[in-house]
Amino acid sequence: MGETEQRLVAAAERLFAEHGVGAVSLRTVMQAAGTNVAAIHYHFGSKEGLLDAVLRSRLDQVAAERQAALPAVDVTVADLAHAFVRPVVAVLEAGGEHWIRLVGRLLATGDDGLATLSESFLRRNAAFVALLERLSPGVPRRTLNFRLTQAMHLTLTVLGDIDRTRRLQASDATTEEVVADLADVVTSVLAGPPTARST
Amino acid sequence: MGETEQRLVAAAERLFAEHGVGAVSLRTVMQAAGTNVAAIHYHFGSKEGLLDAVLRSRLDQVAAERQAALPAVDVTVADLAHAFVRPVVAVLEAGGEHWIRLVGRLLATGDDGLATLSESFLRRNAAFVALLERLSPGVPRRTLNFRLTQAMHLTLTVLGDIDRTRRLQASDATTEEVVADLADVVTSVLAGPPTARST
DNA sequence: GTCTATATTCCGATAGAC
DNA sequence: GTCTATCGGAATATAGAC
Repeated sequence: MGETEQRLVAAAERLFAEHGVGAVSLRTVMQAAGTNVAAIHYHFGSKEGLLDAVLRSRLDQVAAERQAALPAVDVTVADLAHAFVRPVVAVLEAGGEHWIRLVGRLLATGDDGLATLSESFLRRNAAFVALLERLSPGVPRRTLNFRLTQAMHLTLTVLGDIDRTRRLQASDATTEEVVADLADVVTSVLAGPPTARST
Repeated sequence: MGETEQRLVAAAERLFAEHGVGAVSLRTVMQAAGTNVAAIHYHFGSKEGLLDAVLRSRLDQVAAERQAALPAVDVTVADLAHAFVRPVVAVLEAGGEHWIRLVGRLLATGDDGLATLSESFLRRNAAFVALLERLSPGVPRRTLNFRLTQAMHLTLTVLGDIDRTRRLQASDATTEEVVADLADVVTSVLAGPPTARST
């Protein structure tokens, strides 16, 4: 990938994440990348092609992280929750906050490029559901899918904009503290309510 | 409020919720409402004015429901979770699904009209945090704020598009079943992870 | 108060020089 | 591969008749 393409993808990643895909014009992207409109069409064909390139740019990274985290999972729900959150944190630490925010945004709004996303994400969910199922005897598959979906949504939303999370918390928590809170909440969601556990 | 204004607000509520504020043009709204572009500018001044009118249209209803639900809360976390979810369900049953979806969308993306929203929502949060604090000795205020914020976000996202939730669940669950799953997850989030509870 | 018509700006996409 | 210039269309917003 040429240097111009990289600059365009980086600028689009940030702008799409901050303002939404529909609200960002190609002219804004090209200005931020220091090129012109024609370059975008030459390299990516269209606005949707640019979005696909942005999404694809870190999918491999996420897949590798998830693959590395999954085999270590064995016993408790907390372990499963950490294996679920940790790869996303790794992407965050690799400078992927804008990408996470964008993916979370697309997932929340159900707008565009969802076919590209589900291609790599939902396959991982199957593995997680299988592990979660062994830890949750008697809980319907429907409920487990629900819990995992909400956990994923939560993780992307929180890690995609940590400053916003801090603002909503009304705190000056460190990133590690926010991640700890997030891991706790994901653990809670995956484990189910306390009444069901004490039965 | 005249009949034309009501039709415009209803059409905008549905379209903004389904496609996002930025992706819906005033022309689309006026066509759905059976009027013309000028009427929107006459009644609401601008696109943002229309959005404000849409948000304000059900805020009173939500406030009344929350007010009615709060005093009944006393003991368990599950009770608190139900008091948290029930008013939103009431709005849903009153035909407010599109409104819920729109608010959840704005909250998730952090786009526009957040000042209008926080004005009525965040004040309620304070009352809930106070109740939650008594139920959670030793848990930092920051973590409680985090849990409540995520619970609210979850509730709006799920109830704002139940069909989408069903699709993500890969199930044909009834609305009551989805609400039950949601109440369980909210209870889990507010209660915190099981490890902290067994300490 | 509601309409038609229009002013103005900006969008995505393309053509063609270099 | 990267630029300038421009096309066709759609957006918000306004003007003015009724």
